[in-house]
Amino acid sequence: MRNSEIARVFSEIAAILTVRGENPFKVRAYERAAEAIGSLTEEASALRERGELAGIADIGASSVAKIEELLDTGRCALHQELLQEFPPTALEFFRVPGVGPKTVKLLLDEAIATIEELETAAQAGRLRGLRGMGAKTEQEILRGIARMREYGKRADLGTAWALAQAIVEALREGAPVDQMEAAGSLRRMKETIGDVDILVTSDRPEEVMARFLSLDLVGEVVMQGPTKSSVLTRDGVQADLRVVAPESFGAALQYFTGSKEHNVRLRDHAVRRKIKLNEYGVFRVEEGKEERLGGRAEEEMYAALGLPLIPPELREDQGEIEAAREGALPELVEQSQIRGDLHVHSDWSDGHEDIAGMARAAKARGYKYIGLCDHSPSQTVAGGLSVERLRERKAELEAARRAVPGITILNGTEVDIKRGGGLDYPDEVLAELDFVVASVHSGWKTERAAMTARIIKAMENPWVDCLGHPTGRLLGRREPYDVDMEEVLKAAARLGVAMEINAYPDRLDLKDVHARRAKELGVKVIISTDAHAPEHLDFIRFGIGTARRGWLEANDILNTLSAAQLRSRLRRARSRRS
DNA sequence: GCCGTTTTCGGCCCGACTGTTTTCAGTCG
Repeated sequence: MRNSEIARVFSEIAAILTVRGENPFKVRAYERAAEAIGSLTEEASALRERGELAGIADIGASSVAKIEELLDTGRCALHQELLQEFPPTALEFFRVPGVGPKTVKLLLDEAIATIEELETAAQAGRLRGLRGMGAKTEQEILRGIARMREYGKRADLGTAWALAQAIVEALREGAPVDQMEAAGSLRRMKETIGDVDILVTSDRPEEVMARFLSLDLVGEVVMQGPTKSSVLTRDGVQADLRVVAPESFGAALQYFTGSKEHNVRLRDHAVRRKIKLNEYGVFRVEEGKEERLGGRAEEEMYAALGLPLIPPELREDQGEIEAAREGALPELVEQSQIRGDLHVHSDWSDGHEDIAGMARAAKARGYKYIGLCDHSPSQTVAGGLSVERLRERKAELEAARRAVPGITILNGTEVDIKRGGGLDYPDEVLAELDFVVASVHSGWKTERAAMTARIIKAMENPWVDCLGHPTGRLLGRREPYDVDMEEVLKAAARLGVAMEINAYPDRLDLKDVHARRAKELGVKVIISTDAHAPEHLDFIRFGIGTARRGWLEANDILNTLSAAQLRSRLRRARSRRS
């Protein structure tokens, strides 16, 4: 049984226990266990074999027993027992905004067990007689169901980023704002974003609120108050605006950046030191009296606990607070350290710009090199280059080198990994190239062992420098293919093949936890945009975000090297494999 | 159910907004 399935069982246990009215801390323990399992970088079965399950934070003896039960039998007795008394269809209720455990209990007592039954009951006005429910709540539930169906999916990072930029720019121009910053999962650069959270300070908050609610991009006002308003934008993403006092801006930024898990852990840490943190500031609590220690800047929140500022991308309760305490936080890679983009397409395959145009765009961004990686012949729909066309491209590439001085253009390819693990160009052709990314673009449904073997076989080829978008996922559209990433990463370490973090916002693949595991295993990473047009080069920020979420530093990433260092590094790795 | 820089027992983050109330419960982040 896979980690995601185990995590789902724990989440469902937690959900049903809340409805039952169990001890909320016990419920929270199950939720935390689910989160811990879901964010493991290795399969639970492997950890179990090494006897390491018990060492995981938030997994106690009871959870270890349940995980082992699930691994052995595929079922968990408690989970099965709870499902006996709780219709599985009712788990969907939790996805309706505004419906929480108390409401779910109420509905089940009325023998309402599916979303459809809930909708029918609300439409018929049969909910308003229930305790605590009126006509407005009924309408709220109907709107929640509609919203869940229409906007149920989270926005990708690229969409959310653009939306936040638009809001920030509009408020900067048309409202009396002082400080302003996007917080939430966007600031943490999570791969998908539930809602965009903007914080501002202003001496005229009501004007800022009014301006926000009247923005063109607002589709529907969800709620409005003097300090907080929520809207649904026309593209279906929720955006929240909060106005806070200047002396609390840092506290609010810390609070609303999250994650919830990070903040819970941080507060726990604070309570032990008689310190209180909230969105207004940080306080020392002595004998019932509170002394304000700060809150204007985010650094003050951490400093009051004796900690350095923890970068937002690390705030996931994955050991960052302990690392901060020990002075062991990584020096995360920054965009300014990236010296080149090693996976860009030109109009020779499915790109929209010629070679010189891509080179100029890269140079304008301060890069020292680009890797021109057009597709190989199998990608007929993407204009994959035959061997002859690939060699013809070389002439235009040479011309571009002369036309755009000051940037090294690497003659590369994104070569297909074929079904059996062979490559789409013969070795002697690959040997002519400066840089080779190998990617899977076919046979998504290949079963796990075969897919793993296929990819590792391709990596054993002496000319392959990097594995492109290693799991092939397209966020919201295509699941990652079934591959044993742990085995792939171990092979990469053995063979000296780099792993790509594809910065395209619907890929972000390697994802954060796999990037972190790569680092642990000594595997080098290359952050690339897979640009098909000059403006796509700016996607690099999302790849950087993912790398930072994976705790990566500049020396974990090959495209922080100079062109000369990169070439010698690639040469050494190639000779190791041949 | 989990955990330990006061602990193996006794805690576990907390404030804003909404709706249904007439002082508060539920939900959310």
